[in-house]
Amino acid sequence: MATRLSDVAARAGVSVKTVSNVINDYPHITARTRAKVEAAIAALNYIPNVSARSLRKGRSDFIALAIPEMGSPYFAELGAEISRAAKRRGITVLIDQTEGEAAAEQFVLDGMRGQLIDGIIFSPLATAPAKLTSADTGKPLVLLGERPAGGQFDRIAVDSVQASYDATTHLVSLGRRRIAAIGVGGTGTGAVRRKGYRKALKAAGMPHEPALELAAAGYHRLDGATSMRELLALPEPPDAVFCFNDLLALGALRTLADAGLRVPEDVAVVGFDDIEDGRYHSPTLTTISPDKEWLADNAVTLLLDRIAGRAGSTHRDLSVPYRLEIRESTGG
Amino acid sequence: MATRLSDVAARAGVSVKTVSNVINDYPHITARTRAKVEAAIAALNYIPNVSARSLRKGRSDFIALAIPEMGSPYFAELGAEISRAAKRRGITVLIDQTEGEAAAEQFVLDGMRGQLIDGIIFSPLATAPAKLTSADTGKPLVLLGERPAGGQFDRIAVDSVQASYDATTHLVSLGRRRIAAIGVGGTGTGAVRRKGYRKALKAAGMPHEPALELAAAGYHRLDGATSMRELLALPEPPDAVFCFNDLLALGALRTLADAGLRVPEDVAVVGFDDIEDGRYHSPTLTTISPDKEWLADNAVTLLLDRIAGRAGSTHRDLSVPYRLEIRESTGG
DNA sequence: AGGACGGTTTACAACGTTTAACGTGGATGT
DNA sequence: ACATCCACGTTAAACGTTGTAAACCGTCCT
Repeated sequence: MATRLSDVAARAGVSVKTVSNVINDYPHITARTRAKVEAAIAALNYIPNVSARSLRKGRSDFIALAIPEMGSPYFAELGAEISRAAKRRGITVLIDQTEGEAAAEQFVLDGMRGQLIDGIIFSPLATAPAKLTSADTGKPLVLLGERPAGGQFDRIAVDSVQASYDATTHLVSLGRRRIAAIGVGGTGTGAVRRKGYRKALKAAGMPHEPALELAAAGYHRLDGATSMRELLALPEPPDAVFCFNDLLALGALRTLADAGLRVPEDVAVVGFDDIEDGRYHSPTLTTISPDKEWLADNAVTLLLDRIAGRAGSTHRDLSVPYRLEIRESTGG
Repeated sequence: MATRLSDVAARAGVSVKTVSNVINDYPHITARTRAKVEAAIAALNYIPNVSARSLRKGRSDFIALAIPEMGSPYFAELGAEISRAAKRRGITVLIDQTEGEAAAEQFVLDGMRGQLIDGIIFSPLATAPAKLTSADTGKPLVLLGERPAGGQFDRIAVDSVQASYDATTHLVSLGRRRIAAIGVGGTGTGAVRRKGYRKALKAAGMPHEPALELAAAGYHRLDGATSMRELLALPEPPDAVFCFNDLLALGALRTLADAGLRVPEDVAVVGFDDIEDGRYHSPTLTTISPDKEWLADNAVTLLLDRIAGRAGSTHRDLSVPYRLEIRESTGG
């Protein structure tokens, strides 16, 4: 059914090896031969068999992207960018949803899809990168996100401390005095962004109040809405909220709207990620906007370099450019 | 580096084939042998090589999902559901972004990833399904969306005519008299939903006005915002809008907010898809809510049936259950 | 005791590709 | 006339797995 290399060879009147040479851009081939072969390839609609090729070469030109959930806009947008960046280089991306479960993350790493995958871009949620050993995978790995790579892997992330500092300082500069934070946690994103948040408060001579620092079960709209309700129930509710991602912020905005409070007059809100929803919400959402295209492009480049062995032995740690996008939710 | 079947066989003291038999649940194996082999597999952390297996079997347990863009919430959510449904059956999903370009769609179909893919779930945008021949792929294909399958393929979609009829009728029942539509088009979704829209108007004894039927370049927020501005510029602006998807609706809501109009008092808005954003927007968005989990599950089942040859020669056409979710944007 | 039988295991080839090692005939340059 | 390079061809051997068919082994039957 499917046409093979030998079919092409027969039609072009050359050997199998020559066809293979043409396909793999072997340098010493006459234009005439190449033309014949290419004509045969086109006529027969030949497409190389990926399985056979990767079995033989040990390379597949497939990479994996492991993210918590593709239904979440930030990861969906990131996944789209990474797919695009990879396609530009002739690479196919396989997306794995880990649902933030340690087992699923481990499965992806262990399995590596049965040698099919050349490498992986991994956004860990449950697994601490420090616990990863390169022996776990045997294949190149690029880490995304706040958790430190421990010098074992390449990593690429926004400088969350600085970005959170910027976001909080922006609220301070608006004259806000009770600035809450939603999404605080002990590890990973929740810890790093809290650090920047507290640093900014301290720089402004303001104490950080435990009551104003709320953890979130997840980083979804629902969690943001719930946390915001808790904040509004306080004796002294905040006049500003820094949410550690946009979904939390959108949830918080929802609660504020339900409560009949005005944004930004009564409460100013800042998010993090700059997902498209925030740009169209009423009010539009002030947020930290990382350059996702840059991130995607560099993540893919980093990984491919390592796959090709072009990268040295030292592991790189890249910082994603970002901007504070001031919009309506802080009076932009 | 990677452990192979022969390594496991050596350690277990059996032949390679026996190990293969254990892995593939070949029935005639003594408990003792099976135990030995399984111990060896566990000890060596053996994972089958996907390339070799699929080269030999002609099956890979990979399916492709081709969608216009995964950054779009509806497709992101759908992709997430389909991934989940496939994983439950031990199948891996490979997602292809076609960006709505005919070339990219054709590439996915033609290529089928070089025989790696067992079948494809395809949401066409540029390619008319009628133009597809099964010879194009040689592999099973399940179509998603409004465009008719021409009896050549399995297809699964919401009954868009009926759903649009319901949505429009809901607006009529609120007493609205100038009901606009955004997203109208000559083919596919834009045509089918217009049909239901017009049918509802007719049933209510209302004429359809060309000025109130707006096309949209894409189905994104930006297009919705632009179209809404056009509608507001009319001598007699509408008092209700049916947007052919939620993104258009969210864009329209943005324009209405900018114009200082109240929703639903001045203008009522209905969307289509029930993406999560709409549930948290202010106001929350009334919309047609298809059962995405049902859709995903059945799409995967349909495809796997055909791959396994379990499906008959007649092609099935499934209708996705949906509900009209009445929320704030129509005064819910 | 010899043979048939059924369940269990194994040897071997094949899937389509690339790589390696060599070979060959022609064109080119001296 | 001879070495050199080029552009291919030939053949064989992998890559890791599974299908086919045949070999093995103990048991039961006659």
